[in-house]
Amino acid sequence: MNRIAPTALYQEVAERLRQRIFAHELPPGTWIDEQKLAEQYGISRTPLREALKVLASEGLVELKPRRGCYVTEISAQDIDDIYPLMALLEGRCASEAVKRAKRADIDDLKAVHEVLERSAVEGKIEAFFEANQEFHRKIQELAGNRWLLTVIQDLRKVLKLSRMHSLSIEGRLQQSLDEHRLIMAAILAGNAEQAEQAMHDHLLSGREALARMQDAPSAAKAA
Amino acid sequence: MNRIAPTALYQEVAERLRQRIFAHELPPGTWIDEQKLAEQYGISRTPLREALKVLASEGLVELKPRRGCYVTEISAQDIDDIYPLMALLEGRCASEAVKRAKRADIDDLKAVHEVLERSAVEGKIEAFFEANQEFHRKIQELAGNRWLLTVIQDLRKVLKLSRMHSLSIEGRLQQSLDEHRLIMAAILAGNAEQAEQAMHDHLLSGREALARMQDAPSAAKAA
DNA sequence: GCGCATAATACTGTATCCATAATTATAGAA
DNA sequence: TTCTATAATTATGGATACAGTATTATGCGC
Repeated sequence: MNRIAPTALYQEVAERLRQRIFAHELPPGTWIDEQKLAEQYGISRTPLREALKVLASEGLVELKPRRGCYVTEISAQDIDDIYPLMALLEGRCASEAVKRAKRADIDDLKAVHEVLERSAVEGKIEAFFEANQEFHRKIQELAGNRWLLTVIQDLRKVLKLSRMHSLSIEGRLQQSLDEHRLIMAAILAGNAEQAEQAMHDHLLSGREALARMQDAPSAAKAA
Repeated sequence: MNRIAPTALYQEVAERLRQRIFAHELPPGTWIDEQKLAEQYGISRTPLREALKVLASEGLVELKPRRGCYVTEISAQDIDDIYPLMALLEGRCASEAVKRAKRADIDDLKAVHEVLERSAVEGKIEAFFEANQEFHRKIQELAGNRWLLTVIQDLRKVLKLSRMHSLSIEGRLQQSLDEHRLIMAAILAGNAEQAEQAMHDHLLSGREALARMQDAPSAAKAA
């Protein structure tokens, strides 16, 4: 293979495995066969095992001594633990973002928000999903706190273990858009406290939509 | 060696390295010589390398491709980023702890707080330090949120890279005690909001003490 | 026929070996 | 004398080989 990136092999393998786990090609609970995977990727077990160590400390897999490696099974309790935490953290991001954002930053954010609006009108769910992620990511970056960013991203990875996505619920997309409007309005108004509250509620609202979905799991789809 | 624990070798090695890093026996910036360390521990490089991967994703070391492994150098910016985040998270812990604590839990906590009081009176800094950690840990456990706990512990590890400990500042111990009294009082009163605020302020106060220490680094000591 | 014990198989964990890339030292030229 | 280029040494990254343990299957005994 033509290696361009200076990244180590174990990192590439880790990333490929992450994608497969997120895509539920390797569903939670799956035993990871080192030999088979190494063969499949055309590499030895050494870098693969190193990759698994990394994924383990990210919480994506569990390494049971002498018993192998299994994709982490996330529980309803974990979801209940993580969402309020994310609400707290992303709320803080929104607050900090308002305090630190320059004019150009807000313009950028507004542009992303408008993509969101348009995608909603045109019913482009995939585009809405993308813009949604971009919106949150931009706010997190604007907060300018490297560690806050890291923590949120780590937790987001764990959430991805669940194939539940609230946007696939009927009506949730419109609700999400409404909430985004509130966040955007608070940011435009330069009201940090209001932005924090709106973002916080937005996350919890997503959690509630998820809960409703679990009761009536009609439209449970992977992203 | 007589292996009793079912833990893998790489885990033991990771833990030993963590301790050495926290103790600043391996100061930030140090290059980690894999061969020498493996020889020193009487093991091969393989489990050592796996341990380093784990430490890297904890942020304790940095793995530069083809350039080796170095103990992470934490910046003043990192400290400034992490402390407010810890304040937010531990504040939430205090709030949740108040909401969930049973009578017996509060009694336990009170006992630890009294050790704190006594250690302060008797000037036993080490004991104070221990009780302090125990106090915070207990509150974090009472919050009953596995992921909140994980995040806090991960960030705490990174903070340990710095040898700065605010308790070693003249007067900070008494100030810390005062703040703990406020927290304890709020918990005893069952006032979650007040406990959250007190814990939050307590953490930020620690950060400020640290800042003062950096200006006049007279008593900078490892724990 | 069922349960337990023993043996065989297979996978995890560790060590050794090899190749490649980076760094340093030395030599030559300006 | 200094700077550059090349060669040698050293360390990292990856592969392969080996040992130990866990699991499973088979056989024997009850």
